[in-house]
Amino acid sequence: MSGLRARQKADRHRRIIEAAAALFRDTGYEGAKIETIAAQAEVSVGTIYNYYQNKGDILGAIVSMEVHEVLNAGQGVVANPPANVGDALDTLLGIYIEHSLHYLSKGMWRQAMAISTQLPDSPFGQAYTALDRALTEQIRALIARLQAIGLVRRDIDGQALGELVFNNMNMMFIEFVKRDEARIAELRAAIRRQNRILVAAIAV
Amino acid sequence: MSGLRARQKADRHRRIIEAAAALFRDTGYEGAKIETIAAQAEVSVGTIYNYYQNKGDILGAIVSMEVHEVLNAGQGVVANPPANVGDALDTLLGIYIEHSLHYLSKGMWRQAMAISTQLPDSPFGQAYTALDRALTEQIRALIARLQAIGLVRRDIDGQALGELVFNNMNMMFIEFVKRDEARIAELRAAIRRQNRILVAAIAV
DNA sequence: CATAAAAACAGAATTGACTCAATTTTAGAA
DNA sequence: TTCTAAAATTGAGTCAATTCTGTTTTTATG
Repeated sequence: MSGLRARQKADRHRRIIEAAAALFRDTGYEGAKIETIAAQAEVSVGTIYNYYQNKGDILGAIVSMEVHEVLNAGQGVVANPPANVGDALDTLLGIYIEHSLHYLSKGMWRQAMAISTQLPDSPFGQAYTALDRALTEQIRALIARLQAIGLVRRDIDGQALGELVFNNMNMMFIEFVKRDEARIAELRAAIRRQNRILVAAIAV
Repeated sequence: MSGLRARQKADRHRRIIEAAAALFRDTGYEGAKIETIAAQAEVSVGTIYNYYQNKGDILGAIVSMEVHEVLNAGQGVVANPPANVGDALDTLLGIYIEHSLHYLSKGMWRQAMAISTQLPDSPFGQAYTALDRALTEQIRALIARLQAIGLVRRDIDGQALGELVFNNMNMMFIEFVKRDEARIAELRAAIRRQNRILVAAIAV
């Protein structure tokens, strides 16, 4: 059961994603018709719906790639954080933010976020929630690491702190993608300012 | 220019909102067809689009009512906060959360949030952002009040703190409406736990 | 090699949000 | 009252996502 059929399946998956990614970039998510994606990928409309439940799930596959890359990059910071609480947080969150517009435009992010709240039980919705959790977990891991090193007080509730930091960053990021003219540098500065309060509270 | 025409206009607005609210509740946002709303409100489909730009804006009108009510209720807490930082925050955020499912079901909230990120420049998108800002501002006002009373340190950045508290609550609320089985009591407890870190940092 | 069952495909048909040209209603002037 | 321009309403038509059903391709079996 892993011969021609499996090969064709993987190939079609790839062709659909590539066609969709190109079209989303060029014409925006709304502008990209399923019919066009199908033509570009050289499959029929019906086939696309055999591979993905709906248009949003196609976008979801692209988002997922992006976030996994970010998580990977974050590993390095957690393993070897800057020797200062504020810088450590800023470096990790900085990686998330700087990578964020690599494959995805703001418009695509808006769509992805919208779908994940609209249809939280769809494959994409569930995957997106899992990605959020993975990011929160990575921030929590960084805090644990800083506690182990002795840069953060041991009596701090690391779980709650991780959630607080992630939730704040995420909300700021949502507002960032909602405004086309918003700049990454300003976003990072605003988050640094907010985190300063926390850093003052938790640093040894 | 404020005779029959204005009266009819107000009446049609009301009928459309009432019909839509009832249908959104009964059949969910997606389940409610514009055609059905129109029939129920005894107007034509075209008329609905003369009053609202799109389906989302109808929902937006309902959300707006809800949030304004909440802001009103919040006034009381800001004017006369509990004599303890943790309780003061919990009371204000508690009002927001407890009121939230009064007119709107979780499904309606999901839609509203989705639309506001998807179309941030639509009338609804802008209104929603303004409501978020108003809530943030109210939290900031509470903190300023607590500083004035002498319960919160004067050297705390009230603006940044207000944003942090609101963003965290809002993100938690988003996760809350995404899971149908999530309970209000647990949401409030989780937020209290997160805020404990902040309270420890800012209380005099 | 046949061949039957399973899996995948194609594209026509359906559905529902939204638009638009034609018609009706209202306000105010003569 | 009668008339006209402006405002509002109407519902049939358009458009794009999604579904459905019959057909084709692949696999496994004798």
